[in-house]
Amino acid sequence: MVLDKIKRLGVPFFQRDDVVQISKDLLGKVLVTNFNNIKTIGKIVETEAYRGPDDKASHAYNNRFTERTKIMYEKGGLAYVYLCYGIHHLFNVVTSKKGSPHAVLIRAIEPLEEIETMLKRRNFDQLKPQLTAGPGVMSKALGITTAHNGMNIMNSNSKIWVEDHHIIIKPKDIIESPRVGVDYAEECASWNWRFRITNNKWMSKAK
DNA sequence: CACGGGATCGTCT
DNA sequence: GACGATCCCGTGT
Repeated sequence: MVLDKIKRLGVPFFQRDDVVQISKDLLGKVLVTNFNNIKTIGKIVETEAYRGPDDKASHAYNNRFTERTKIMYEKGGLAYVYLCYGIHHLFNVVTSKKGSPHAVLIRAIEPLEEIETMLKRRNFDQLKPQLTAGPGVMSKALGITTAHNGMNIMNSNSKIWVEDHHIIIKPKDIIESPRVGVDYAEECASWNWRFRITNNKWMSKAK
């Protein structure tokens, strides 16, 4: 049966220690939300890695532990959703083992299914890359908000999950560049931890 | 197309 | 009290 080939990502994927590798591996995977029985689906085309304690761009730099960041210290496979600039809901997946505050920011998807629903959520009347290119607008198109912070996206009954459709992205087809909006992060600002699929028009433009 | 500023509020100091 | 892992719209070219 064809459906058997579509696998929801779980512990073996998210609880590895190398968040940079996980960020790259998420390219080509398929992000799904299912709210009100409507499944909006998109292929991940852009991610960023945030490596907790030693990464000045991470909310968990130097093991900073607050009400907001505590979820990053949980086991890999949980959602970390926070509000940015008072407006935008940014969706991350916590990775590694409990106690290791690593996370991947999902920055853009290529819309695949229920595009009408995504257009409606964004008040767009026609399909263009701006619909889902950028972490804030992607979340809006998928209906993700801070209400979903802490959700276990590996559970078979969760409303957010990631599937493996066996789309292979070769290393040479991955653009590695500095992360967006982290100029304050000193030497970490130059780390090439933003990952995009070469020649994909659905990734975000910013910088 | 590039740039500049305003929106808007939770989080941390 | 300041600012941010952003976005949108207006202006000018």
